[in-house]
Amino acid sequence: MPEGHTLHRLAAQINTVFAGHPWRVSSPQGRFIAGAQRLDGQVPQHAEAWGKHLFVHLGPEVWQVHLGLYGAFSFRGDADFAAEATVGAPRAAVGTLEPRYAEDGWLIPEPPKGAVRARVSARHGWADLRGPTTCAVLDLTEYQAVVDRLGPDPLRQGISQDARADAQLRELFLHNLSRRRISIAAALMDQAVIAGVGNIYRAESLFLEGLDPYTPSNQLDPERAAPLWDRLTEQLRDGVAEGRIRTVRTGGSRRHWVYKHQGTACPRCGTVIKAAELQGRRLYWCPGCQRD
DNA sequence: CATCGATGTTTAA
DNA sequence: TAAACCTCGATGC
Repeated sequence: MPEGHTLHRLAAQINTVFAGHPWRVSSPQGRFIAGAQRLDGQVPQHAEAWGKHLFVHLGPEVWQVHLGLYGAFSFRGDADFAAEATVGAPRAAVGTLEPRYAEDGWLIPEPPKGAVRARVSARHGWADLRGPTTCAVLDLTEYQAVVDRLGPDPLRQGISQDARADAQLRELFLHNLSRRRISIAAALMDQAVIAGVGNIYRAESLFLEGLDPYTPSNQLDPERAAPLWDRLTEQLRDGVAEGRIRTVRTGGSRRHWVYKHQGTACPRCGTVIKAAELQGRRLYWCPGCQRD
């Protein structure tokens, strides 16, 4: 699930469902006990995503979550909660249940299943967090330090309603590329170059832009790099809207152009799609279409 | 029931 | 470059 689109979606969902009211926080699994105690009973004011990080602000404290490779939130609640929590596409799955309420009017949650690192509860429902790489309570200095290490996030365009600020993000991306000698494929996975891109968006954006993944980042013509930023922006926004990554948008059942399609013919030029290991991750590309 | 792999990152060597 | 970490579903025997 988790490239940048997942986290931005999650931030929106948490804002809708939890922001502005005191919540209850626990760690059924037991590995976030101290943090949960600090967050419990506080009012989550605002959730935001920055690349693949989720931050929930509660006054001077910030809850930081990074889902890593397979971390996930699951939401469950009564009909009110489901109606509220269904942000955007219907598949923002909110499980519903036969509701039972405590004397204080709060929904009685189901017992946690499996390893639930953190459970956050509102009156009408709750969210369970499993398998995150990071689940921590930060102060504002620590929060700033995390954010400072991240490159521009295409999904943070449009936040300030300032077209010049958005243009600066793209310029920063071009600047970051110009200063790396690694391949463009490696650069896209470096969260200091651009934040929020993962293995699927890397493969799919380079394919659609016809870029050879092994081109050195600092040799990529800005005339080619700027459309790459725009392509990633479009793809990430589609992912937020739809709740899943689907870069092939021509109706059929195929979801990706090259990701996990190694050994089959490229739908565009017929060349056999390749896969190779690059810095511990699998890289997928079409040697026929991606030549510059 | 055991093993493997996954849309990720950090640390050690 | 490799291993470690975190969890769960798919696959294989």
